[in-house]
Amino acid sequence: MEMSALSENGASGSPWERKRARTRQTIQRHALRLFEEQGYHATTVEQVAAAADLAPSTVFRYFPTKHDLVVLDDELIMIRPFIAAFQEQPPELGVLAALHNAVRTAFDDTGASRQDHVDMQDRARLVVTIPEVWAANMNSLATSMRVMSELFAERAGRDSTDPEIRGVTRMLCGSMTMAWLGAGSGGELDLPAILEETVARLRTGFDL
Amino acid sequence: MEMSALSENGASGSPWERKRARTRQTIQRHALRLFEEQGYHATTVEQVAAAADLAPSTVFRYFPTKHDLVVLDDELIMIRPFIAAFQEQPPELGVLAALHNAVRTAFDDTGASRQDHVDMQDRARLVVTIPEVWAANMNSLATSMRVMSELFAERAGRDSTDPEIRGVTRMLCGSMTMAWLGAGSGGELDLPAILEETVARLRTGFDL
DNA sequence: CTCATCTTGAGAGTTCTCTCTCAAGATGAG
DNA sequence: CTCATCTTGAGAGAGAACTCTCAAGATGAG
Repeated sequence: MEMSALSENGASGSPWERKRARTRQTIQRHALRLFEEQGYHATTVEQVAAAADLAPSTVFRYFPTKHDLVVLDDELIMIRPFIAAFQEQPPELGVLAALHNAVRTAFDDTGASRQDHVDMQDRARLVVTIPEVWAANMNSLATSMRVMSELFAERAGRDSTDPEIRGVTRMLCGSMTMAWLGAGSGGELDLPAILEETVARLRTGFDL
Repeated sequence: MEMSALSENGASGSPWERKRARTRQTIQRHALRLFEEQGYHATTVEQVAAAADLAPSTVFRYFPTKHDLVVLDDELIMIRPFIAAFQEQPPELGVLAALHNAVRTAFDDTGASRQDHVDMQDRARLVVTIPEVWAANMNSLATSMRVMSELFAERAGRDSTDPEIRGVTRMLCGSMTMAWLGAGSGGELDLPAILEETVARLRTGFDL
């Protein structure tokens, strides 16, 4: 029954696991495509099932709610590489200096799987075009902010409730969120570039 | 049939209109209370109707969808006073200086109706605790950002697509949005204070 | 090939949102 | 008081999300 306790992670497990993973992915891809084409509400789970050539009940087996078809599995997946890069910065660097470096490095690594990253980007992009889905990711956003506050606080040797710490976090996450939101309504989305500019502005401010 | 074309606005119209307005408000109040107490999904329209001592069909007559029970009627209602204050600033002031003044004045006026303002605040506060509702206000947020970009661009004599203009707008709106979001998960919400601090930081940046 | 295991399909059923209609009730105008 | 106008209740019903179950099908292990 437990022949493959060794290979637990996604890439390859028992044959059943892999089949499940593949099916799950297929369903989700079709769902996202349909949501994009027709809108979230206008798309029924039945349609998704039909597109994936499955029965509706099967879709519900994989995704308990329609909602889950589009929520990111891992709350912190968006910022995890960035967190790592930030923590690797030499401790003598200030928060904003470390931030600056982290941003540069976090977007250079080829990452674990490029395809996953692209998929994630696609989904992230879609998130913003579907209000219902965006809402679902608000929790994720709040979590990210908490994590980042603590990261900054630690480096600055302050409490994570420090007004200044909270301020930077708010403006940083806020700026990125608004950029992301803006990408939904037309514009193209160069998150790394905006991130870099935001960090720069956090240090110097504007002169307008 | 049209005896009172003179008094068109909300305060007092034909007796029927006033009754309608009152009923509408009653329903909405009960709905928001229940949503807050039990959560949005856990609350059925039937419960709302019962609380307001009305038939479900009547509730649907006033609010075509459950959703509408909580969406803000006016997209720009949150920032309208601020917009006015900003535009009234002398033209020789820079964007950030005008912003600074506008913020101070916009929150001093007693406003048209204090009660309305409080109601609005309550609803705004509730918005953030109900993801489904938050989503509904994303459009409003995008609109606000567009309006503000144009406001800033005009004063700066630049295009509203200018990177710097976009940058300030993002960081300003983003900061406020994150503050609002944060208020949902525990903290108290002193939006004016945070707004003032944000504007200050937009000029000076942080030194961390 | 055969068996044990896991996945799938089909369909009945529940709940909730939302629509529609019509008779009954409430209310202001004369 | 009476009438015209508007609001409400009750209920029937559609559509979709979601649950559950069991038989049938697919697949890897021996």
